Amino acid sequence: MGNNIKDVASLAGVSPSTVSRVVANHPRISQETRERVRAAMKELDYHPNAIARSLVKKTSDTIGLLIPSPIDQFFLNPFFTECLRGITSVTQQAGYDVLLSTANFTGFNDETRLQHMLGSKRVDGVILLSSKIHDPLIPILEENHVPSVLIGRPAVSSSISWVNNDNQKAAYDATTYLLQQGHHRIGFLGGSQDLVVSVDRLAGYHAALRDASITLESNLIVSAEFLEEGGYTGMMRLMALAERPTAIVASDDVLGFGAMRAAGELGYRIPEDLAIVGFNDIPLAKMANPPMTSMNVHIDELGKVAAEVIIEQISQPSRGKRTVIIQHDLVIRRSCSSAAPPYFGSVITS
Amino acid sequence: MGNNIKDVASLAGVSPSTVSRVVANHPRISQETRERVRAAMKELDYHPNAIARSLVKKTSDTIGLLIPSPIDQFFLNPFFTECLRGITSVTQQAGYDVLLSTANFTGFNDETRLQHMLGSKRVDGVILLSSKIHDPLIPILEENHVPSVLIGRPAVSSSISWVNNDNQKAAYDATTYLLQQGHHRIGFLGGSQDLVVSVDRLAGYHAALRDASITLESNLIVSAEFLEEGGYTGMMRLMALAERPTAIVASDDVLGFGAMRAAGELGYRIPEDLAIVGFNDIPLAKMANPPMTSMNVHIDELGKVAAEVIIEQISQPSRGKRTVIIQHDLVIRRSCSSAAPPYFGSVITS
DNA sequence: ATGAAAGCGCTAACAG
DNA sequence: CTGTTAGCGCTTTCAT
Repeated sequence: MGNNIKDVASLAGVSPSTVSRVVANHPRISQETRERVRAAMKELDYHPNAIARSLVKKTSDTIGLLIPSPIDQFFLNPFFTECLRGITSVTQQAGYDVLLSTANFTGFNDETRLQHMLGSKRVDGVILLSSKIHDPLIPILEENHVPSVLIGRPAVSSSISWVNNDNQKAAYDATTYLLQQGHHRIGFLGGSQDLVVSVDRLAGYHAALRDASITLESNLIVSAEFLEEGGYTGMMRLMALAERPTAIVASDDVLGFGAMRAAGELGYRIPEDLAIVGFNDIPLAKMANPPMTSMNVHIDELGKVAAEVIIEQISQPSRGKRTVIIQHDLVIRRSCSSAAPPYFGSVITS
Repeated sequence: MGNNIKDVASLAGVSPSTVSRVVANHPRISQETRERVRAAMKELDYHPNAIARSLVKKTSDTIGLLIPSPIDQFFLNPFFTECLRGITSVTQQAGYDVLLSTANFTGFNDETRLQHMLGSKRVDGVILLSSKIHDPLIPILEENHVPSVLIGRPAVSSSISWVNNDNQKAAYDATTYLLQQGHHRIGFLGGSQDLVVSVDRLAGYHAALRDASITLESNLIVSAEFLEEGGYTGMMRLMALAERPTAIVASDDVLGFGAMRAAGELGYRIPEDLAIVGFNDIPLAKMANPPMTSMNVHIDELGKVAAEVIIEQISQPSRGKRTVIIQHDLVIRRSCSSAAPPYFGSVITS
């Protein structure tokens, strides 16, 4: 185990550089030495020290993932897993590992964590998960011009690459679907308003109502964290209104689950008394009861493309920034219409 | 950005070693130099190169997580997220980052990935997720005596630390609960039988029936992967039996969801026609319809303790192996009894 | 309290 | 095709 390149070299009777070349599959190595070195490596159970290699090559074959704090809470939303699944499916093929930035001594904030990760040279590029309206991380990435990509979009124009959905359009489409079903009192369960994604989805909801000439009612809009509990309490508020909504756009499936629970406890039947559309189409959406209509934003695809973009940025730093919009489509299930096919639902592509 | 310790040293008018000492908070540094160096670091936006540091200190402040392949599939089960949540909640406090081993060139198997991770010296210790009956990874860890901990238990006696539930007892308890409810035809939806956890849970089911003097019937036992689809098809098989079961122990919540879907499609009502107990108590279990009774094995706690153990092993390598059993308790919800309290359920601690 | 120097394990010119 | 040499940026004796 504790063997280094020198040990291998002397056992094989060659110089360290030759061993290095064999490891790197350098072409101009005689077949014979190659085999001798390989044998020595095997005998000593030699594994190259990636740290030493990193120090000289200045690459780590590792992609950093900055998880917004509070980390704990982030993991609670399946969004994360789906995203990570997409990311790893690509990194795996491309030979990159993934480093989660979680180290967090005394009061380290996201900024410090990011700078720590960048400065430490342990990653070749960084994927940022979700953006805030006033996001201090983006300027840091811009200044350092490290390969980086944001899942989401910057609130203000920026030089970094990003991969996102057209969240405004998606919310517009979801709301419009409910309008077409005959609803005109539609509640909106939104995420916290310092996230760009929340603002975009709310804007789409607004636009759809406006285009349908329906007056906005601030009572019908509540914001909460992307957690089940938030959906539950938000929904309780909405249903306590003098004139309750007959349909809900939940800007996250988890919020939708909370809403369904609240509705159930209040004795409303779904979809007979109340229609619900969720957002993200996490795997659980189809397992809800009734299966939940949800805007599929293809989270895994967001992750995949983000990984592809970052790898491209790493290998071709000269290429400028890229911005990618991932398609969305509404998956109709029984939380909106008892006529919908069970479980898998039917899909409306925009 | 591209500054190193020398740049800081010359700006501050000191030697590199002094800068190093300031960074490391070495006590014997005069207040004045300390401040001068700090100012220089700030001015140059200096961040220590963790790679270089790692090379000499032979520690990385990083914990490796080996995800069993196929990686993609692993992420599909919320078990992973819960586990990761527990792990990061501890590593975060302790100042460790987490490296996911995903790099997977042409046909790399788990063994190669593990050896790669260990040999590369990029991690101070390794957490292994889930163990197989014939697990080739455990011997590797033993030979290399790298700090390591297994979430699960080794199939054969081993020198590595592990954190696990008493899965046999847990399945025994789950099955016994159903027996007490008056069921005597109880089906078992198991995971793939090359996983230790699956074997243990099946053994617990066996033992409970034996203790109740009920003859085992191999028809009533089906194995599938820990995916919703597996639960669905497995359940379809069980319900097609001449004499169908009246209750199901699903050795994973996701299997339970699939079972509920199958039951629903076949027109059975839960719990009136059929009782279901799941395993793991993932957050989703309570959101199912009806909310699903589930054996809470405290996955996040598994992750937390695993992280604590690995950190202990790293800081005190002399300490021998540790084995920890995490408690389990059954959360009764309406998939077993319409009298159960909604959503959060009631808890039976063993 | 601070500096000089050696070295962690590897790669990459540059020779030959 | 292979060896020699000089670092990568940091820590750590050993001096002073």
